[in-house]
Amino acid sequence: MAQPQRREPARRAPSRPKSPARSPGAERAARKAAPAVTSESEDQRYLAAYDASAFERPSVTVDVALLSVKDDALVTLLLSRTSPPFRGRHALPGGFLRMDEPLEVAAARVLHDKAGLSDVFLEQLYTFGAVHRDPRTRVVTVAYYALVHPGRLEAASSDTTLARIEVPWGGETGGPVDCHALGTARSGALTLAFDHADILGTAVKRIRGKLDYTPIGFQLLPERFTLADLQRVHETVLGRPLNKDSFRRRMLASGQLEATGELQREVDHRPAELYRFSRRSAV
Amino acid sequence: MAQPQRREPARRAPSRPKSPARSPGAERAARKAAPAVTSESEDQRYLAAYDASAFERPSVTVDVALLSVKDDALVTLLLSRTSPPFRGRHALPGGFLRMDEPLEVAAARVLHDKAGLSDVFLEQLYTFGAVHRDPRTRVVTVAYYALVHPGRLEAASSDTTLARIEVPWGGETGGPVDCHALGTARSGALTLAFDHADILGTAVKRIRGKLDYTPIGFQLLPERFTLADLQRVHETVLGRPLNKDSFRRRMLASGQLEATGELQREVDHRPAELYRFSRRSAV
DNA sequence: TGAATAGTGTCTATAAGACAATATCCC
DNA sequence: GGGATATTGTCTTATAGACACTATTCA
Repeated sequence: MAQPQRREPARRAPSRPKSPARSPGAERAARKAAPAVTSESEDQRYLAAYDASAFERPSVTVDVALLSVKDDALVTLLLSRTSPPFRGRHALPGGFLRMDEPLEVAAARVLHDKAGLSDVFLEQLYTFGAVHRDPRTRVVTVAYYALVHPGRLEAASSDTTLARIEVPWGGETGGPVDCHALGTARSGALTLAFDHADILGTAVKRIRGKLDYTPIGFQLLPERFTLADLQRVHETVLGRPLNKDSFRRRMLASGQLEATGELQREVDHRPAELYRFSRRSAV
Repeated sequence: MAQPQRREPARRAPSRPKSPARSPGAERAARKAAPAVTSESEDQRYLAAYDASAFERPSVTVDVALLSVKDDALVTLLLSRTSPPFRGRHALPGGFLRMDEPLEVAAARVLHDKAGLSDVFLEQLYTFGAVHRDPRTRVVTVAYYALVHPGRLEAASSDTTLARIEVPWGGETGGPVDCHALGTARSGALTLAFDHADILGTAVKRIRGKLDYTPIGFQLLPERFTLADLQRVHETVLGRPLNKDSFRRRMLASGQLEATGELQREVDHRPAELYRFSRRSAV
């Protein structure tokens, strides 16, 4: 990849005050430090001489689109912003990338600190870097998506909001989604801060795509579940009904389900067998 | 996503000198500027008062894994590094993200400036952010992959190297790949700079996955091609032979191919019909 | 016994793999 | 004509959708 010495001129930000960008002179000085001959210790010497601050840099954050399925609806977890910009609007949990932590660790930290959730399935989604997605300064955000089963949401921080996700597009077309605060009846759609409606849309699109060929659904269910539970989760995520017979066959044939021998309880009809996902999915 | 005012302490980098990070005092001062009441102009005022430099930031770069298929081999385009670190090693074309350009534009620019290629299929791949992936300072890179048909590689800058990609894993397992300089006979594998072997591996994995459900193959072929050409490309990318009959049927049934009526020329056997990809792939 | 859902069996349509037969070009 | 690959057609097998039928629980 590209490295600082590749004489890319530091970009003067169009407006921000007190940016760390240096003058072209300082830039040249930083470059000059590069020795002309290769040797074992060259990297060491170069490293010491290198001035990491010679170039203007965007801020880097991570944002987490946490998805779950509750009462046959896709839901996500939002925080209400307490300061500008977009004060009062809802936003995904997110935070700055620290200089000494890997991206995925930052995503897990944010989920822990802002939502009170740990040990959650987490995967990188997409990186959003539109120039003005944050009105203050250039911010590139590495978005992650996370999946939890709804039971775990009870333990989430009290200052979070659960919102139902409404997907206004079919299949995997893509685009932003609409969110409605859960509980508060028929209320209008929430306007999310920044490009977070796009991030959520990208997350929905991604998980829809993955559902077909990965056993991702079990992240949205408790440890034991029935085939009907699993099908309902798939249908909720995909936003369309599935054929019961072939769904059963496909799932059982996938080799990723394990019958527990136990039966459902407390239902007013014939109880279904409980299944569990088996980890040996190394096909 | 996360914004600067979210009181995340600026991380003191373990070692880099002259970082733009401020003291906790400066940080507090930047925060203090946030007004306490919401109003229409609040964002404006906050914006003016906000000091974007109050937090230490990683560098952000883009790297492009350019893939092509030449003589039934997967190839990529590399540049030889002229300065440390990893001086003399080969690396993907890459460069800094400028403060005023979107990520994808940066990727296209890098491809244009460093490889001399324009109008290339380009898609975001993954963001790599291991803490020490660059020995000098924290660098987060947003990797893109690009596809071109080999004819266009002739026009690439003369200081680039074409390398054959050898995939040491099957299917879509993933992991780094090996590269061998093209032309230079049976030479040993190139050791790539940074984590670029991983980036290439991720690109191969991605395109293998996409090949099944997207008409991505045509990016690797000239405008007109035979079904046999297309199959060879698929086989090269996937690293395994495909059934000819069902490949033909699938491709023709996909509705994304358009017969041109023209026939192959200059072949010492029955000429095949030439096809073209049709843009109307809005299934 | 009836309501309700679970689970099985069968039939059909569609897609994939195998293979044979024929077509068309260059030498 | 012979070599080589293209293209079509048929047969077989696997998978998906549809639907009928039986099973089991609770009220």
